[in-house]
Amino acid sequence: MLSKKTQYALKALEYLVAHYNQGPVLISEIAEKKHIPLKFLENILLELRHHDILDSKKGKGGGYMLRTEPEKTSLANVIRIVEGPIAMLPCVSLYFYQPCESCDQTQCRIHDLFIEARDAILNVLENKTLADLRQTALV
Amino acid sequence: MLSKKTQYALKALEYLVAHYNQGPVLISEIAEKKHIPLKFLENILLELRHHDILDSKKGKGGGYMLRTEPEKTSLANVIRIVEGPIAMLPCVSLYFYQPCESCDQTQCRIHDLFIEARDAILNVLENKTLADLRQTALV
DNA sequence: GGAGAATTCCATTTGCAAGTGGTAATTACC
DNA sequence: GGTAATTACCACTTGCAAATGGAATTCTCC
Repeated sequence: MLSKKTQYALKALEYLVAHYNQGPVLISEIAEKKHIPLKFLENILLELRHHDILDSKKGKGGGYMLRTEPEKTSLANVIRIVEGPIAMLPCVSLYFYQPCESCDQTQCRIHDLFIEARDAILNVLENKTLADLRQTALV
Repeated sequence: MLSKKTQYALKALEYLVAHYNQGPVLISEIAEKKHIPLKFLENILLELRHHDILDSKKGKGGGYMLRTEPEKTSLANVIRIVEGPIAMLPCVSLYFYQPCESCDQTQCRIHDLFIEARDAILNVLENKTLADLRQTALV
């Protein structure tokens, strides 16, 4: 499972996508609408800003907004920032690789299996962007 | 990422598969060969026994062994026992489903996306068994 | 330039996964 | 039936994710 932190990040981003190009959105508004603990959400949004996913403005009329068009940011990218590895094992992670002490990767079947699983996941998450979080208008 | 507990469980099972039908294997032997903290491994193997994946024998000559043929146990099954949900979000889990407070599932795009991711993962993990952990003999 | 509104930053608490220690129960063997 | 070997069980400690509290900083508007 994704951590709570990542789940909150995705929900917050969904909200910001829905309000894209409508000016800054208050943290408190996102927290209330998406049922996210306010102070925890502060930390998450700040981290996303430091990684150039979000932009913010202080003071009256301030708040958070997407830094670029929703199409530009993949879900895989967001998850790597907030969660860390997407792979299920450290030894098959592309961006957070750590070798196994107890096995020889050239022979390890666990390794092979979880590379397969990783690629199946990435095939979805690398090809979806924040734009895919936008709800279709009701008819 | 899978928890350490699950990673250890998979390694231990790999070892037990390699020694299938060769009598009980000591916890201490698995712990040493696979670099797993001994006492932690005890708990994990016990849990797998309670869920009928493993069998054990106490006293001299005792140890742990697979309860059934490796082909009978899917990796998805093992992970659900030790880790819990395989899905990345509670609201798309098949066995550990929990509804979202903050969204209407019939409209939520996050929901749809992570169902897709879940199915991609399950397509791998449901179709692999402990037998797939067995190393091919070197030539 | 002062007041209020918002993010930012830092420090602390809480809760659960990870890991440890010690003792009880069971079995095999002499 | 006694001893050694092994799993089973229970309670505790540690470390990190999750959540909270409060003060500092920045910005807008009058």
